[in-house]
Amino acid sequence: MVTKTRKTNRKEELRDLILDAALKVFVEEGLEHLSIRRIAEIIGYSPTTIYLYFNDKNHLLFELCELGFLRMAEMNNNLSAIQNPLERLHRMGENYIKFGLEHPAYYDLMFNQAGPMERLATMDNSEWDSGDKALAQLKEIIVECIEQGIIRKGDIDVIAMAVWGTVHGLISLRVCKRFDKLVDASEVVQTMHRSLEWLIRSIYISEKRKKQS
Amino acid sequence: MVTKTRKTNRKEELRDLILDAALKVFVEEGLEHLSIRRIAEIIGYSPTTIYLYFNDKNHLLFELCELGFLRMAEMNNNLSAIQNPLERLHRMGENYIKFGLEHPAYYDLMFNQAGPMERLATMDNSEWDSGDKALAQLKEIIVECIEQGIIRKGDIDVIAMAVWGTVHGLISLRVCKRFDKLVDASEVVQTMHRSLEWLIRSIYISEKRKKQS
DNA sequence: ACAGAATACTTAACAGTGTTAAGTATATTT
DNA sequence: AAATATACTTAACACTGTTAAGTATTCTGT
Repeated sequence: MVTKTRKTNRKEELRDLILDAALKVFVEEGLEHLSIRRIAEIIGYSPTTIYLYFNDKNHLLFELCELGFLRMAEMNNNLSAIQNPLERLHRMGENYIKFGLEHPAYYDLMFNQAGPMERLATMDNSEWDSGDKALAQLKEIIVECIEQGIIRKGDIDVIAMAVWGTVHGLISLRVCKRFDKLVDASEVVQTMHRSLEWLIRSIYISEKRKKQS
Repeated sequence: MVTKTRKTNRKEELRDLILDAALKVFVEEGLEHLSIRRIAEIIGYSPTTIYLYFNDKNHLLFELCELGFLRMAEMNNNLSAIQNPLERLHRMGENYIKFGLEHPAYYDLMFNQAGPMERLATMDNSEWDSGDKALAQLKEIIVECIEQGIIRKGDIDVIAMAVWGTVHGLISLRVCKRFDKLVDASEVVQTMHRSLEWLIRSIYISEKRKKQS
């Protein structure tokens, strides 16, 4: 029993070693340099060994995604302290943007690359747990905003998709370098933040407006 | 002179033949199957011939992008007829969504893939003409909305980025299959449209509200 | 008309990719 | 000690983008 546990641990250890090496490569050298052979070289094993721990490259990429979602979730630890749900929504968006800017490689993998989702599609049973959790948290805040009359009533799914869409769109365009030749490089980050702020202000129903209706 | 023109035409013809074949492959079989050798096979030339017409694959991808922007621009022919600039903005967003849903491969290439922008980065002089044009059109409409007091005053760049971000975010998440396991498949398209509608309604300043201030 | 040059294209190869079938030690179990 | 299971490797397949060198064919100038 002890032996088995040890063995399991060792297996897990190598698996983690692979993920660590993969992380290192795609963060430091970019996703295009993340190859099975490159990982193998770093950890000092043959390339085929990696296939003993992951079905294929997409499987590995998906697991990296999951790590990314963990890191992203950590960022939202600062949300519970914020009373006003719209402010909380704003902060959540800021966290999202911050994550995307600080970890562009992670972000690309989590939301742009096809690989991880192809893996998910083969696991035919499942839901997408990480995504589900993140979306649920967003919806919760939106519900609170509506209940408190801070934003206009509306379909939660619709509003959640719009809000997620906006912050994702901003970061995605940035990560995929679509702003580079269109927006002044020194201003693009600030403009992103102000765009989110603009959205939040646009959906806010002030006390004045409430009294009016 | 006539001879030279003929030759030029012929050269252009083969170039177009390459682009046509590339288009066919990446639309019908997906971007992951678009290889130089696959194109060569289709047009009946050797793979290296393609390098006589394009510097590298990114160059080819960029040219495909440009074709995509042409098609996208065509879609916006229906805008000039719309008087109300906010309605026009709404329609522009609808066109954008429609394009993304009808031509997901194009969209992926134009806004998600790294290749085309890497090509653009090497052409160190230039601006990104197609992107610039599209963004300018968007800004123009937003300016009109502000001038007519239909939406709140604000920095044009900020608002344009937010609006573009939103519609891009929606389509990008769809094209990259991030909605697949999160949103009911039969409702996702409708929800996208309603999300855009929600944004437009949120930024609209009604006559009532205007009178108040 | 003929030598030389430009044009348009091909062959063969390099270095890289994901992936798999088969083989090899080592350690564990019987 | 023999059989088995574990953990890993070797070698290969079928791809990828890309380039240097070679080959016909056509055009140009004398």
